[in-house]
Amino acid sequence: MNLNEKTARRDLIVRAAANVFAEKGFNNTLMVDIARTAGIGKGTIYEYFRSKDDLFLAVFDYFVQKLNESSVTVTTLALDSAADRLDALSRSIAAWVIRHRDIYTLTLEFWAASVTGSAEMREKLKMAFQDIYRKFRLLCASIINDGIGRGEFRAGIDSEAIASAIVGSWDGLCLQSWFEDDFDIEKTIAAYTDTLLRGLLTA
Amino acid sequence: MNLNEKTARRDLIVRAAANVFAEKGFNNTLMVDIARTAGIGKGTIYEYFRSKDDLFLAVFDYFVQKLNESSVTVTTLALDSAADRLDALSRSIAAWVIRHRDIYTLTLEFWAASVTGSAEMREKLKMAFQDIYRKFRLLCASIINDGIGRGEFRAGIDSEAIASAIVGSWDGLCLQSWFEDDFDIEKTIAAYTDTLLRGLLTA
DNA sequence: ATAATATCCGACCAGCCAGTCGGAAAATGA
DNA sequence: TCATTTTCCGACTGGCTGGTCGGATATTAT
Repeated sequence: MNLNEKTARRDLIVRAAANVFAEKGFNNTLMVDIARTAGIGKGTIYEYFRSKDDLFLAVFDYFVQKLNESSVTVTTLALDSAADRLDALSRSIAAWVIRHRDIYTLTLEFWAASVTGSAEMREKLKMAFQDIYRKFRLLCASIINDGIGRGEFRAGIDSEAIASAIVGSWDGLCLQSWFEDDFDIEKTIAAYTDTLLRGLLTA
Repeated sequence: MNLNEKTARRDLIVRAAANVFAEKGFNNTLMVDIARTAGIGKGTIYEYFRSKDDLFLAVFDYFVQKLNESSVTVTTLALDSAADRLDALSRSIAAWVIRHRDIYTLTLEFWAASVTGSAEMREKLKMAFQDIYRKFRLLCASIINDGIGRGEFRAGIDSEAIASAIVGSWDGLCLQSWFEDDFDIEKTIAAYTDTLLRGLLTA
């Protein structure tokens, strides 16, 4: 079995695990469930992963990788006005969330595990989430700062605070959409971004 | 043992359970941990609660009750301008979150359980969260609509979308503060509310 | 073709823990 | 004081499941 086959099999297990974890949660998932979903024997999983924790963290890495891949398209997007870029970013996030709606329930598991997982798990998840949030805040803040520099947005805006709130609203709206079946994330984010931008623009 | 004593003992157990669940999470919490924290025997818990699930739901009810008690102070607060009321509401939420920082990690457990708990648990938590979010959105939306009615805010604002985003940002900022140690929620919400209000006000 | 190696597998085991239960202890009543 | 009822408790158990291991199967090498 060459390296490609090995990697492919590993990926197969990770994807199967992602589905089962998303559906049942970490603690209610049996290793044998994952094996069955992947169409392999339970023992085989342990050829690729040390433990259930280890596999869960691999699923997390897979999730982070997906997230990073998608956001690239936006950061490289060069629109002229800061307002347009902020708007494009928001829309892109909304679209991503909707495209990955099923995987999204995993996030709840990751959040919970960052509080109540094993020491190693907490450590790793907490660091990773810090990175993710910092990165998105930085992205928003730099667009806002750029807007201020161009005289497009008011001076004296606390760009970091606004960036935090924007990123926070993404999480918060996803949560609400989880609880409310007919919740239109895209429409909501669009309307919200429009109003927030008015507050940012120079009068 | 009269009714008061009975209720007091039940509360003792619920509070102990809340602490242990918050620290260790539902699945890593042992009934004997809760008993020890409450200073009673494990068997005694089962005199007051049918099961671990049952106790967890009681903790959730306790949490919801605390939340409802606190928000009353704001809704009865009668300020003249809609902007001031929205600002006061945001500050009040920020203050509540900070005062209950320790209990807040419980929310992550409740969210997770609403996805991966037992059928009965999912049902109950999902309904309850729907109610909570609806209530807060309604509160925000009514203030915004009032502002529009008075000519204080621009006409044509999608008040429900803005309300969703405001409520969402509360959750999202709490999450970020969990991951980032030196995160100033109050300052962030204040700066954010200020900017958002500028976007709402008539030009 | 046959040996040697790599991969796969699932029956099994050991540890864990929610919930039980029978008796101790405390409260109540007579 | 003693009987009766209520409350408390923690040792025990039954079911569950992560991880192991030895043999089965597939692949590669000679």
